Amino acid sequence: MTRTVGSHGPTTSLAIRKAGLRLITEHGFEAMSLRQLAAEVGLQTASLYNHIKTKQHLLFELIHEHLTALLEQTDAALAQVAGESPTRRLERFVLHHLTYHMEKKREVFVANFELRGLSPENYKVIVALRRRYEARLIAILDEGVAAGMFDLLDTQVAAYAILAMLTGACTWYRPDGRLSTDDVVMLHTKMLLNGCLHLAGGNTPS
Amino acid sequence: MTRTVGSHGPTTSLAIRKAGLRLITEHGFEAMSLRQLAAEVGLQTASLYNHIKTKQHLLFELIHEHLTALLEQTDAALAQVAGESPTRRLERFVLHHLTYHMEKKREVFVANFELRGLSPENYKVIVALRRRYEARLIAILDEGVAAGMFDLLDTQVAAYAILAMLTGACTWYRPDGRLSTDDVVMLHTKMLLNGCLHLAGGNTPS
Amino acid sequence: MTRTVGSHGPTTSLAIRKAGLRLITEHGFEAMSLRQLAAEVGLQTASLYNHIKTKQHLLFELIHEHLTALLEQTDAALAQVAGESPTRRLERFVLHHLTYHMEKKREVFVANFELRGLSPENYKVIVALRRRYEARLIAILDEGVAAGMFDLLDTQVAAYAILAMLTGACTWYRPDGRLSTDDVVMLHTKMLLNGCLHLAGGNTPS
Amino acid sequence: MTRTVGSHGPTTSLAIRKAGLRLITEHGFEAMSLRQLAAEVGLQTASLYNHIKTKQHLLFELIHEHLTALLEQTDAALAQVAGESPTRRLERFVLHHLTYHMEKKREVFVANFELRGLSPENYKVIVALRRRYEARLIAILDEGVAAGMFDLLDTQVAAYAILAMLTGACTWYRPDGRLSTDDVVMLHTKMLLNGCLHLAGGNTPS
DNA sequence: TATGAATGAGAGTTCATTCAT
DNA sequence: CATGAATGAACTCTCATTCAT
Repeated sequence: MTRTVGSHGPTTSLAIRKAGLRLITEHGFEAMSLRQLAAEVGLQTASLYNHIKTKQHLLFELIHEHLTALLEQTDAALAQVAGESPTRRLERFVLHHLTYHMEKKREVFVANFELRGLSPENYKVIVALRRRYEARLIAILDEGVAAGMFDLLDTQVAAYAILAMLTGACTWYRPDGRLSTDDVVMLHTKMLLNGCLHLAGGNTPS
Repeated sequence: MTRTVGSHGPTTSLAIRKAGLRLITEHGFEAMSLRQLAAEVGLQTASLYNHIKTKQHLLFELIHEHLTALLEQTDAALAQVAGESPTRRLERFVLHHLTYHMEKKREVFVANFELRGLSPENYKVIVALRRRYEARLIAILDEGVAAGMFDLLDTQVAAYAILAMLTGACTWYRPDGRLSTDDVVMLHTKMLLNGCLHLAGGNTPS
Repeated sequence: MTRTVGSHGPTTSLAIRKAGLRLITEHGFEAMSLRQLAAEVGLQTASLYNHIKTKQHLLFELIHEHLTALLEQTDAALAQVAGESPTRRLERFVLHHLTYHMEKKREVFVANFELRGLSPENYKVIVALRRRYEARLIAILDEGVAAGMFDLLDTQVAAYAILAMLTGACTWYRPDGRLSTDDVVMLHTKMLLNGCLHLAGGNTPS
Repeated sequence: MTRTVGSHGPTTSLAIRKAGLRLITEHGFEAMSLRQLAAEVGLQTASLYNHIKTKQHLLFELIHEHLTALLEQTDAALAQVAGESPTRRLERFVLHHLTYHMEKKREVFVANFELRGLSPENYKVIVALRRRYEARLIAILDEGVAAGMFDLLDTQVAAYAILAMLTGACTWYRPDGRLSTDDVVMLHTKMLLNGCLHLAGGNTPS
C-alpha cells in the first residue's frame, strides 16, 4: 500500500510546473514550446496532458498559485504589525515584498510580465488578485497620509511607483551578486521611507 | 525637405514600424505574426520583405532607434544643467525620463520588455546601449554621494531602483487618466529626491 | 437466467455497445473517440479495454451482430410464407425489412454506412453476410420472373434498387413524424409491387 | 505575357479539389488527412492553405458546387418538358438524375454521405439546397396526383423513396459493370413509373 | 474491473521566409 | 514595389492503445 518513493504521485506534476516556470522565464510563455517542456521533464509531449489541461491553463495556474500565496503571506506578515504606526507597517510590507520576491524570482517574473499570455477570462481573475495585493499597500499609504506622517499627492500612484521599484529589484537581483538580500532590503527601505515621509524642512523639489 | 507626393516609399516603411510597435506592445514580439502586421498595413506578407530584413531585424531596429534617440535627448537635457548641483541634475533627469517615457509608451515598452526576443548578437548591442543610459544616472548619483548630498548605499542599485520606478510609470500611465503628466512628474520627483537625500535628522529605518 | 444484482459485468458491456451505436451514428466511426465513448458510459478510456478488444473490433461486433440477427429473423419471416406466391413472399419481405429497419435505426445506419471503417478482413466477413441477405430478395424476384409474374430486366439490380429504397426509409423515418409505420409500409409495398409486376397493358416508358 | 500552360493558375486548386473528392470518397472526410491530400497533389501540406481556407471549408465547397450545378442542370432538363404530362416529366427527371449521378459518382457520394462532416452553419446551407432539389421531384409527383395519374399516399415520402432508390444506383453502379447506363435508366424508369401510376385493376397489396 | 500515467503517431493549422512574376 | 504560391519546420492538441497498480 505504500507508495513507491519518487514515483509518479504528484512528483511529475511538480516537475512540470517547475520546469515550466524556468522555461517561461527564459523564453517567454509564447516562445516556450510544450515539446521543450516535455523534454525537460523527460516525457513525451502527449504525456504532459495527463498533468495539465492546456498550455494556457498551466500559465494561469502558475500565476494564480503565486498570487494566492503572496496575498496570504503578506496578510500574515502585516498581521504581525497590526495596530503599529504606518511607518512600521510600510517597513514591514517592503521587507516582506522584497524577501518574497527575491526568493521566488521566477514566479514573480511570470506573474508580472506574462499576463499578456492569459486568455481574457483568466486575465480578469489574475488582475483581480493583483488589485487585492495593491490594495494592501494603498491602505498603508492612506493611513500614513491620514495620520499626517506621509506626504503623498496620490496614494494609488505612489503605490504603483513603489511596487514598480520593489518588483524591479527581482529583475536584476542575483543571489550570488555583490549585494546581500539584507543590503537590498535596507537600501530600498530607506529610499522609500524617506520618499514617503512628511519632512519637516519641506524640501519639495524646486 | 521636399518629398514627391504619392511616392509612398518611406510612408509604407513608417507604417510598418508604427504598426509593428503597436502589435508587439499588444501581443508580444513572438506572438505577433507577420501576417497580422502585413494585414494591418494593407499588404501581403511577402511584401513586408521589401521594407524589413527579417522579423528579428525589425525588432532590433525598433529598439535601437528608440535607445539612440533616448540617449541623445537625455544628453541634451543634461547639458542644460551642466555644472549645476546633483540635486538639480537628478531632478532634470527624472523630468526628462518621465516626459519622454510617457510620450513614447510603446517604444519604451518594447525596449524594456521584449529584449528576450532579440538574437544574442542583437541583444549585446542593445544591452550596451542601455548600460550607457544607466551610466548617466549612476554618474549623477555618484556626484551626489561624493558631494555628501545623497545618502545611498550603492549607487548602481539605487539607479536600477530609480529606473524601475520611473519606467514603471509608463506601464500604468494613461494620458486620459486621473493625473496629468505634471502630476506624475511632481510626485515621482518628490519621492525620489527625498529618497536619495542625506537627511539631517537621520531617519534611518528602525 | 438469474443474475446477481450489482454484478454489472454485462451491464457495462451493453452500455458501451449502446453508447457506441449512438455515437457512431451521430459522428461517424472515425470521428467517434474512445474518450467520448468512455465518458458516455462513465468510465476512464483505459477501462473500455476490459470490455472491448479494440475500437475496430467494436465496430465489427456491432455490425456483425446486427446482420446475423437480421438474417435470422428474415428467414423466420419468410418461413411463414414458404410455398406461397412470389408476390406474397415479396410483400412479406418488404414488411419485415421495413419494420425491422425502422425499429433498429441506429444498427441499420452503422451497418450500411460505416463499412469503410472496417479493416479489410472484417470488411470481407461483413460483405459476405450482406450478400446472403441480398440473396434472399434476389431469390424471390427470380421466382417471380420465372413464374411470369414479375417483369424485371435484371433481378440483381432490381434487388439493389429495392433495398436502396427500403433502407433509405430508415434514414428519414422519425417515429414521431407525420406517418405511422403502417403508412410507410403500405406506401412502399404498393410502389414496389406495382414496380415489379408484369402489367397487362404493358405500360413501358416511352 | 502569355501564361505558361499548365502553370499555377487555377490548375493547382482544381487538382486539390479533384484529389479531395477522391480521397473523401475512399476514406471518408474525417479519415482523409490533409497530408494525404497534399501528397496526392504534390505539395507540402502548408501549401494547401494557399488554395483552401480550411479542411472544413473544402468539404463545404465541394458539396455546394455539386448541389448548385445539379439544381441548375435539373431545371434546364425539366424546362425541356415544360407543360408535358407528369409521366413524361417524371421520366425526364429520372433520366437526368441517373445520368448525372452515374457520371459524377464521387461528387454525389460526398454530397450524400459526408454531410456529417459539415459544421452546423455549413450544414444548414447544404440542407437547404437539398430541400430545393427534392422540391422539384415533389412538385412533379403532386401534379401527377392532382391529375389523377399517380396513385401515391404521400408525395413527400414517395419522393424520398424514389430519390433513395435512384441515388442508391450511384453507389453500386460501375461503368465497367454488366449493365450499361441505358440499362440502368430503363430498369429504374420502368420500376418507378409503374410504382407511381394509378393502375386500372387496382392491385393494391393484399 | 477500474484507473492514472505513459506513449508514438499524427491531426489541422500557422509560422517566417523565398522566389518568380 | 507588390503579389501568389511554395516551403519546411514547428506548433498545440488528440488519438488509440498499453501497463503497472
